Amino acid sequence: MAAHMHKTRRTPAPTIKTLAEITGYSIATISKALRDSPVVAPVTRDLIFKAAREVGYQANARGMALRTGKSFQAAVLMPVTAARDYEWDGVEYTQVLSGVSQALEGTDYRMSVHVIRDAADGAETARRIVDQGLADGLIFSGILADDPRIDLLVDQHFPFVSMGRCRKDLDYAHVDIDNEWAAHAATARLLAGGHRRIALVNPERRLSYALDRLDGFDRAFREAGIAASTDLVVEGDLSTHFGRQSVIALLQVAEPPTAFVCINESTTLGVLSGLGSLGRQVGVDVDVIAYDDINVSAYFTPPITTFYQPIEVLGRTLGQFLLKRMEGEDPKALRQVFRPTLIERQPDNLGGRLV
Amino acid sequence: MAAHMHKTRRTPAPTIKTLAEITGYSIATISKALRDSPVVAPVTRDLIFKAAREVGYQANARGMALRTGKSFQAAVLMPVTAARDYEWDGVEYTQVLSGVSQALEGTDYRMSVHVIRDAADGAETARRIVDQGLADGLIFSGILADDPRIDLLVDQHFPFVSMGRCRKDLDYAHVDIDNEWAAHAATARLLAGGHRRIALVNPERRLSYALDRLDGFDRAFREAGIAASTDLVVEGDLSTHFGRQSVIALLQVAEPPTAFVCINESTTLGVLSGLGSLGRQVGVDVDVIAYDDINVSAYFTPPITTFYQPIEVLGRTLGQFLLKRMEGEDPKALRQVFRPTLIERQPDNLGGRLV
DNA sequence: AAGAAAAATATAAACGTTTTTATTTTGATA
DNA sequence: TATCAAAATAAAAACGTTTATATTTTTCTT
Repeated sequence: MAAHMHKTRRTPAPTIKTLAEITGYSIATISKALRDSPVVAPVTRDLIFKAAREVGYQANARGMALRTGKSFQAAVLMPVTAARDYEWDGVEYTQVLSGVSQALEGTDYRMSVHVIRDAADGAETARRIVDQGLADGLIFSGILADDPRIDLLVDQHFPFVSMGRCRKDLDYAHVDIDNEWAAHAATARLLAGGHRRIALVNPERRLSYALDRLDGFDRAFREAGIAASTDLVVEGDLSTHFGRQSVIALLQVAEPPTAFVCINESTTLGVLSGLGSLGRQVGVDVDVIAYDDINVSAYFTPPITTFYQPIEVLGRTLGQFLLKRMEGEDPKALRQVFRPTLIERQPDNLGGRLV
Repeated sequence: MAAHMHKTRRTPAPTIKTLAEITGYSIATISKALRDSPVVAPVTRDLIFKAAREVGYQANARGMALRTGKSFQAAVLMPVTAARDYEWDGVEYTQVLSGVSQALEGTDYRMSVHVIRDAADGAETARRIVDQGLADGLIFSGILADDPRIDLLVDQHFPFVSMGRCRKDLDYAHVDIDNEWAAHAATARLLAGGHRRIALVNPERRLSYALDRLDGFDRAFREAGIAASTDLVVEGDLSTHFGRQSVIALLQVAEPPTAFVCINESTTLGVLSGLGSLGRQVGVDVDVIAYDDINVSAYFTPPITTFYQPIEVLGRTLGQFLLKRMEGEDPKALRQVFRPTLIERQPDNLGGRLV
């Protein structure tokens, strides 16, 4: 590193004013030129761009923000369940953030993350973001069957995209997983494998997708003409601890389940742990089908059948949709429901003993 | 909800000017009063605060930002390894974000997250954050033995806190885990259990803490007067896939390891998966000691001995340190190295057969 | 009670943009 | 070549703060 290469370049960053001095045009013309306004002559536009490039001009986000009232922030509400003892939970959110961030790349928007502890906290945070103009758009998940955030944002015409759908008939941009379909497919597969007593490890019922999954579960039984084992549906947070406790409780009932349909990786790990400590072998004594969005099920011992949907893809779509929403696009056009792909790692008929 | 309760309150948010009109003071006095300047009389200060409370005044972040040149953003660099197929990796980062966010709560700072794909990307992003003033402070991890980000930020006097220490003797705020100690303790425990051929599943060597762990590993052997099994040290990314492949490769060498020291949960899961598919039983054929920061090891089958340090605590400390750094506190005072706690879930002597 | 010092408040400028309005320049028409 | 419309550019105001400087009011001294 040569001596002349002074590290602390204390030259203040060039502004629109700098460009005005260099080129001789007024700051108004500079501004318009940089924003590609048609009123400025092509020749001068090029001149100004050249100068901007030469001095390395970068629009000052704060100046723009103040003048336009925009924040150039895309906010994401990240749920962190206040589970006891720092439970492994919500880990898939890094993938969501990664996806959103990818979509935002190359735009003027930055991603700000707001950690929320529960639904009420989420609603309050959403309100603050809107009221204080902390962001120009919002992404959130953990959608309730009746979600106050959606009501608020639709009402205020604030751009947002939700990961999940509420049960109200409103127009809003969203991305979701076809949980009804997935739960149906998992249950139907187990029924076809000969299982009759099937447990559903489900999220709390106020969450919209808990209902979706219940619907799919019920439909599979109905279509098979078999009474649904609704007494084997358990509901709770999505922690590993919950998965483990559920198994231990469920295997104590009079007619215990021979199969489990699980909701996510962390709960599945708990279920497997519970089975292991009770001495039950997956694929021999009991079958487990999981839903997975971070590709971890392949590493469970033994590997289990999974519905897999990389959540980063959802994250990317969320980001793309939000950008469009912030540009005023009609939310009706911004909806996508993904169907996870089935990865069969077990026969799910107790090693052939059931069928 | 009554009809008079108009939802879209289109009253523009109150500004300092609004308060000036209400109270009759000038905007300068308002500003100073709100900032608790001593030059304004206590009586008027109270008057102004009362008015502010009444109209629900909230300082406009954009105005402040422009005037002060601050962004009120605390940036966090979140690594997302571009691992094949959306591998389960870096999941603990939600906990870090949660911790940082907790520390920031109640302050004027928001947390912005910048996803980085690799070390070079991280350095470039750091540079951009400094040059464009995208944030007032920076938090990052994945520290290299010689990390250009630390060099840059120290040089530019930009406030930051690193999660991890580089190998240069510089003054900077940091939080770290005592990896040398943990690796030493794990290795010593296995040696005491009778193991002689011990594998170390380690991160890439350019990462600072990979060296720390190697140091601890070597020291344990040296103190025991035994030749270190350095041929059993493998290095790679921290993915589950890597853990699995490592085991499969290591068990094929002439004198295979009887024990494994693992670096994180995701790699550990891969190691267990590899052992399982080779028919080796943990606690019987082989012992595994892991490091864990999201409390998941308890759910592995069988549960394994772990060094546990909830990473959310580190996150919180990172945030607290950054706040102090941004207020100009001396970085020398802002250092903390955590020692994880040992959770013994196995005897780690092959079920007693070794000792 | 006058004067000076101290305290309290006000005025004005500035941060870097965008946008409305005004002015100048160019080109076309007669 | 004078007139006018259109095109190009400039001037000025505004966004909501903070802060340097100026002014007014109060308090203290004598």
